[in-house]
Amino acid sequence: MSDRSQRRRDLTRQEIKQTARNQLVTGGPNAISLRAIARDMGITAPALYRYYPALDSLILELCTDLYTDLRVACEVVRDQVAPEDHEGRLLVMVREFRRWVLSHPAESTVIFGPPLPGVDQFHQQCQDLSHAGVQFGQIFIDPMLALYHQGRLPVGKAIVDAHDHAHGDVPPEVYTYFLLKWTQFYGIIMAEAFGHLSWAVADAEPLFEAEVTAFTESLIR
Amino acid sequence: MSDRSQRRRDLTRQEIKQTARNQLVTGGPNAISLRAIARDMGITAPALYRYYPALDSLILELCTDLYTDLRVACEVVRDQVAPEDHEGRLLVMVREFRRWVLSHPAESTVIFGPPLPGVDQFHQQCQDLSHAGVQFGQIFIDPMLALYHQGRLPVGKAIVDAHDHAHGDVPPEVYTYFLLKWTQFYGIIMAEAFGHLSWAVADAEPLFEAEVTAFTESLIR
DNA sequence: TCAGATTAGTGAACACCGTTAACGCAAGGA
DNA sequence: TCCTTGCGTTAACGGTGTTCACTAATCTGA
Repeated sequence: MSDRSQRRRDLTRQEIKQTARNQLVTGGPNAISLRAIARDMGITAPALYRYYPALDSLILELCTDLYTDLRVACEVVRDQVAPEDHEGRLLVMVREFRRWVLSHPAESTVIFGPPLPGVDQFHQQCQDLSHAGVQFGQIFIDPMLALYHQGRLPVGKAIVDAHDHAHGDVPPEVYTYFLLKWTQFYGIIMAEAFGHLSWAVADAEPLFEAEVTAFTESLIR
Repeated sequence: MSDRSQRRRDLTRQEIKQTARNQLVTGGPNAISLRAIARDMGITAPALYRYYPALDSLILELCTDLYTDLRVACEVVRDQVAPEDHEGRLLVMVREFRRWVLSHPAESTVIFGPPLPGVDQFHQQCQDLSHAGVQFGQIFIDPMLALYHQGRLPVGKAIVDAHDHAHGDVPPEVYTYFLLKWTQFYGIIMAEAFGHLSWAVADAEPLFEAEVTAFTESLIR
């Protein structure tokens, strides 16, 4: 295959994913359909099989894009804070995390919700740092690690070990602390995004800010 | 309609829901299909429309059943602990919560995951105590309230108010504390159940127990 | 007991869906 | 120039939710 046609091929794959994402945004995860994608692109459905072997693999690749988008969004706000202000960098990233999720409910459903068919494989391929999901976690681990080296992280006992996994060079007590905080923020953000707080409060932002405050106040100064 | 045929009708509705749940368990949320339900029941698909106006409303009613099942499971283990041991009652319920979710992944996806079509309405009908989701929350609020009256709950500022919602008689600072703890446990349990910790740890139970320990140690004794 | 109304269930049909197969066409390289 | 490769087509299979017209059974009330 020539270089020219290869580039054209990649461009079409990009367009397919973009069309799929538009349908994801407008109609939710169930609205992603090969036939609708083909319709929007002005071609027929079987033509898409020249680019993806099945719908699942399309969604799988879409997952990577979404994770990357979210990570880049967090990195953008992070880089507006002084590099030595690790606490401040963490805060703006966590807030951007919530903001992105709430403003991208459909995309969040795909990457943070229960494993859809095809997405379940996604989470099982996270054994190296190149994985988009792991990279997203990494941008939160980095400042935590810096705070740890400054003696500001109130780490507890090392309960889980990261040596066998992607983040091999992170001290186990830091990794444990990270995962605990991670699941807490995951919980309050996803509970709100998935509508599981609507019966309790009209606006979940004060709750989220309380969680953020609890984190900052737990830091050793 | 006579009493006899009404009972027969309810029985059929029950059978429909049970068949749907079997398919949910074996094939995941996407495997619930009217035609498959009808096939399993030995009837044709349009016959189901005599009992439910659409598939969505079937799933909606299934949600209530699942929430009730989970609540009953928690109440069972709760009632094996002395009534005055509110801390112990909370602990066994939280552990049972996780156990139930991990052993019922498909059902948990439906009631704790992102709103499926038809389920989104479910969470918007939670304005009274009779709602199954609210009742599930209530069994956790009760012992927390008891601990509060004993002066053992390390409540912070009252950030959210429950007066306008279902749990009207709960002090706002208790309600705030409950929601914060609730989202934390929701986070660590659902992150594990949805596979979002598989890249980090092989077994998430130590993390969960660390969260539980952090809760008990935060209680005033 | 018997006519009428209500109910459960059926089969056909419509409009979708993912996916496969066989085929045509146009461009690229030898 | 030939011919291989890749892109796109149409047709088809089996699946889905849902609606409609119709039948058969059952229940109701006089």
